[in-house]
Amino acid sequence: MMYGDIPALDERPAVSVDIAVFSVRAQDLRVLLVRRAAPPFRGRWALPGGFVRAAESLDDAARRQLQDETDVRDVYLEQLYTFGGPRRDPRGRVISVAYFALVAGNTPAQAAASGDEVAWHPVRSLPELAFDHAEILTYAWQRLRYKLEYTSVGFELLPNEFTLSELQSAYEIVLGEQLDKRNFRRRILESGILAETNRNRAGEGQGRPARLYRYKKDAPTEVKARRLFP
Amino acid sequence: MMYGDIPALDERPAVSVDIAVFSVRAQDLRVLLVRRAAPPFRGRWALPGGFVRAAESLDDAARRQLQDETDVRDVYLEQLYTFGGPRRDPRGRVISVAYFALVAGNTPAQAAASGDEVAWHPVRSLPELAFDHAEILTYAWQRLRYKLEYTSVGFELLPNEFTLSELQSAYEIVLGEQLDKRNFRRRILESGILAETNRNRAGEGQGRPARLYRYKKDAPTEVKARRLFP
DNA sequence: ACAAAAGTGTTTACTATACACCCATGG
DNA sequence: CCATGGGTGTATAGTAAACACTTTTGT
Repeated sequence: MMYGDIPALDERPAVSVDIAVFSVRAQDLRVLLVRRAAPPFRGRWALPGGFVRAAESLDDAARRQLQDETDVRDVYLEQLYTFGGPRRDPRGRVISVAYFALVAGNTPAQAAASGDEVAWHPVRSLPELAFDHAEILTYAWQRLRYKLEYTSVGFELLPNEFTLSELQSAYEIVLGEQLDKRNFRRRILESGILAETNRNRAGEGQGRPARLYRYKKDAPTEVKARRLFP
Repeated sequence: MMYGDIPALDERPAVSVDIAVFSVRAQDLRVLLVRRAAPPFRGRWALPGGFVRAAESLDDAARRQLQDETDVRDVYLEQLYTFGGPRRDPRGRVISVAYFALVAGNTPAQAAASGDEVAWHPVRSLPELAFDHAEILTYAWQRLRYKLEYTSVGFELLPNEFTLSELQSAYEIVLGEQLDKRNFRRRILESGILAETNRNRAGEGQGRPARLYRYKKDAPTEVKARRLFP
């Protein structure tokens, strides 16, 4: 940033954050939405989010908005992309820094401060969304599939302790594809990012109880990628 | 973005774009910098950039700033990350949307509108930079290495027509690593993203003239990544 | 004819994939 | 004892990596 002085107040855009929070629940990949109580787009579903305050960082703003609006906290949060088209908000110029977040499937969400309606919607069948949030969500979902394949963020979709079958199921739901049980287990275990606990979980119904594992936090979050190109 | 009305003018941050333009020249990976003529950080080198205007998109702002300040145009441009720490600019709250750009090694850069000093600096030996631009550049450089390995953006570092040796050399310079000539050529050609011309280029010195190739624009820019994880 | 860079295949090691049965528990 | 989900190994195919010599041109 080089020239000209800092712009006059009336030439400055407003800056917001919007967060796409994903979670696997009820055998489905879902995203957290809030129904707008105020115009514009009153009554439509939207991503949780809001304006950035003068003294807070963008990450802090995202966490604060998420907690205030949906009572969701302790999420895995990652900046996604900044949407800045000049006409994306009818109230005026609003630049939105979009975030991408993952929470475990057992995380509850509820209307917080505002008392507004909050719900987990299946990403494969969404209502019409406010603003350009459909575009943001498409981008976020693509990023999720992508990151699942070359990093270990997938663990953020599960509680602290989980069985390998639960992990495999989460992967299958997000990727929309069946995986081979033996290959899946071998690769996950060989990667060395899981620690075996000495406890088992008895399943809901019948069957042999499954060993519980946890994710090693100190493990590298990004698998060393072999070169794909050239 | 859900609650509260759009913020009052005096609570809005300024929004800028900053661009890290890379290019391979003189057997070195270089980045385009501008020496600041005005405070803050007068005299220090900085990434080209500036404030976003009321009616332009972020991408448009980046292209405009690049052209105005350095007379560089027709670049490959991609949004990188948004830096929004509350104290990153001593003049007040400035949120910067950083961009990452690539140009061919023969692209000249010169002071444009402002008449300010502009130069290509080797990324492996940089002066102290203004603001948090060192951090932005570190991030951009990492992204460049990364994208070079799983997409075909590398061609943006070369002129329209190039020899396979020039291409290989660009890759080696960015990745900082020698590549095997036969494997390199085989993989690039098998990927089908190059079109052979029927012309050759006689080298500077001696040696057999090399066949010229061009990049097929309609080719997929992203190589289908095999799954890395799990 | 020689220096300098371009161009070209094959062998070997590794990694990914496909695939079927026994085990532990609860009812 | 049977139904349910948990857990395990091997053979084959495909991909990546290592490696050295011949060809074309300018001087």
